[in-house]
Amino acid sequence: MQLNQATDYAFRAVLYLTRFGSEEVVNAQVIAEKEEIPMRFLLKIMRSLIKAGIVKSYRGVDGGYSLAKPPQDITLLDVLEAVEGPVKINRCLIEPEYCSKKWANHCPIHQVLNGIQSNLLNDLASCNFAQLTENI
Amino acid sequence: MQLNQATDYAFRAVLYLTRFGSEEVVNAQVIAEKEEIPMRFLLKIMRSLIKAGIVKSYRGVDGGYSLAKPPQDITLLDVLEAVEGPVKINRCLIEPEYCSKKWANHCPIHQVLNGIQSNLLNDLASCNFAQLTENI
DNA sequence: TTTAATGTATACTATATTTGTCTGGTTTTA
DNA sequence: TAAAACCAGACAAATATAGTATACATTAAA
Repeated sequence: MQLNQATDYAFRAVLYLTRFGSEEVVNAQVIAEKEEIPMRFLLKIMRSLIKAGIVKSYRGVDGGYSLAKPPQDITLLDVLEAVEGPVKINRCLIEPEYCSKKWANHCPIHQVLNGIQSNLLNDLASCNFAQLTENI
Repeated sequence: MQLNQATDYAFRAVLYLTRFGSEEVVNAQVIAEKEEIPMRFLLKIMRSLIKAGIVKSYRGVDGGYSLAKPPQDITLLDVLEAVEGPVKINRCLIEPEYCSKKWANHCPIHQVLNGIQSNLLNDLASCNFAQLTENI
């Protein structure tokens, strides 16, 4: 029931990029040093964020990264799902075959967890990176 | 960001016991078969639930388990924490030294995650096993 | 009082996941 | 063309998960 380290790094990397304009490019080494993220691991994480359309990358000399859209359009949920894939606090919520009882939607636990997960997703989706930078 | 299998099994085991009176003892094999939980694994999980005061055990012939308190006093959170330990959606929320930036409470991400976690704990704590059995 | 049916305790193991690293590219600018 | 960046995928170590095994303790009933 825990976010993984990669997600935590991703939050910080995106938050860092938020400080710069969408046109300003920051290279991986700077992000890695400032946010204390292992460089190679950061590169890998960034690729997930690119695939999700959260950041853009620029290759070659003076290359680096910048946000692919305004920070108010990037939520914690966006970043989380980019790194970890879809949230499912219980496997059965997405893969009913994993409930060995095959109760699927009739299972009362399933139903409650479903509601709890909805709230969680809602909370994560209602926090964007423009808000986050307001009170740094 | 996922409950583990043991927790899922624990939910089902407690839900199963809820069907029986507090004085009625159900043995592990019955629970394991009915809820399709690997027997030995169930025994291990039950010990966590015992330590947390959620179930009682009876040894010897005709031994087994029963709830240690009324189902309305057992929440999803109780069971979850009995099995997995305290919830921390991000390590930094409990162990600040894990934030390599040492921002601790000044970190805006930390603050937001803290709020999200509070909501989650609240949701988990507001669902008890008496409610869960109402609509089986 | 012995025996069988239980749970207890702890160590062990296999697998999956996490958290990276490594090697060898490709792209871009000067 | 050379250097500075990122890309892609394989690899690897550490940790966590999901169970299993062995030996033991307790209890009820014959």
